[in-house]
Amino acid sequence: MIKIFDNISAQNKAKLLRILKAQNFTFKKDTSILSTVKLEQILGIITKGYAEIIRTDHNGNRTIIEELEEEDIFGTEISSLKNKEYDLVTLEDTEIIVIDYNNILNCEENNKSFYNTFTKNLLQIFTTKIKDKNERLEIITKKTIRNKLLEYFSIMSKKHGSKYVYLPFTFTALADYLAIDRTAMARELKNLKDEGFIEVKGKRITLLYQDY
Amino acid sequence: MIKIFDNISAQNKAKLLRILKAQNFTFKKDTSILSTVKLEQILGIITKGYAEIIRTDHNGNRTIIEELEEEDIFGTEISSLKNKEYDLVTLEDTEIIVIDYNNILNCEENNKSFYNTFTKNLLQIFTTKIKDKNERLEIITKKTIRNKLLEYFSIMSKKHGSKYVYLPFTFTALADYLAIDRTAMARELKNLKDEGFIEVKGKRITLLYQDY
DNA sequence: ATAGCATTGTTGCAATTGCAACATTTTACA
DNA sequence: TGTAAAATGTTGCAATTGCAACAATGCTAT
Repeated sequence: MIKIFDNISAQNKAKLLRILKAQNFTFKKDTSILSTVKLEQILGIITKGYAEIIRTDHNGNRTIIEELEEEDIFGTEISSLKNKEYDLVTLEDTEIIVIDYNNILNCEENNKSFYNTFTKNLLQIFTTKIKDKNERLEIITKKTIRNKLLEYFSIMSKKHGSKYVYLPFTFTALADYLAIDRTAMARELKNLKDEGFIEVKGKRITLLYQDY
Repeated sequence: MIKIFDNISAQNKAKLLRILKAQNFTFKKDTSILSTVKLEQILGIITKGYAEIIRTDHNGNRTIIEELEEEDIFGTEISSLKNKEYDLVTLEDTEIIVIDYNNILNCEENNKSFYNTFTKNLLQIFTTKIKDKNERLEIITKKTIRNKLLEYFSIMSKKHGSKYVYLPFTFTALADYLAIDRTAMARELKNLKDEGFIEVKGKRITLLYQDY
């Protein structure tokens, strides 16, 4: 997976950040970033540490929306952050860079090759984001829990060309991803097992029908 | 809304397309484009005419996924097209440009300002796509039809700062967008009306609660 | 090693939803 | 303008789902 500063030297990275008038922030562990950084069309980059975009609904249930590691990006234009339900919190001491989005789009330094590399990296990251969201929409728009699960398994198994699907997260998180109730999902998984469609062993699901 | 060739002169546009080794295709009205253009990481641009991305499910139900006008873009990396259920069909005589996606990312003509403008336009279009998809996910992940409708109305009314929401498409299309059954939606809209939350007159919905 | 917390599994039940079937209204266009 | 197609409205019913409540298991940090 491409990262935002790939193929840019440390020296050019420094120049780039100067040109884009990037601002640095440091946050202690377990701090809400949004309370300090006032959002208005910005792009953020995690330079050190670890953070998460968290959603807390009106019942107090917390869900992880996105995990952000070093060189991962976030922003008003590409993440769900505007809504009050969302927050960006650090899980370790974390350093971030904040860039006004318009400085990226209106930057006149077209002749600088590192700037060009930067926008192309951004383009590729955005492309991946769009693909991921299309994929999730594809799954989530199925009408029944059974069909959501089967579509998810199908996509995952095709991706790896295997009848084995390894869950990249917990079953609880899978229910969140599919936007369905966890216990209702567990029930449907049991049905699929009983009917011989799948086999589940820990986080490994085996597809017993041909679809990969 | 920004278009892909904005701020690029006709002359530079021609140069750009030569550099990117763009290919031209012409299609008669009501033609499937995917049968001619073999997909493998391409970006497509509609230069003349009108086309739609259509999904036909196994029951034969057809849904409009995206409408594509002049200067609109589509592609393997940004549209749902890989799946067999999807097709791209022309509704008029239509001309398109097809560019290998890698030619955009690996293009060495960094010094050409029109190339730079092109990638920035692309960046902005992608940004909008990501925002739209985040927005739809935000709505669609609500658990009940009522909450999906209210979230949709809330977002729309905040966008325009008004208690009036004008549906930009039919109610049938709204049900598709929300990924719910049309008649179940009609039932819930009636409930919302009866309970005094909204007023519906044609495609204009009036929010009778404070939320904008 | 273990206390405490997160994850997983299960089930009953009420509420929500999809679907079928149909009537009515609106729209598009020949 | 007339007509076919599309959109909208309605309702019964069965199936699906969310939710609450709980037990059991797994994981992690001190």
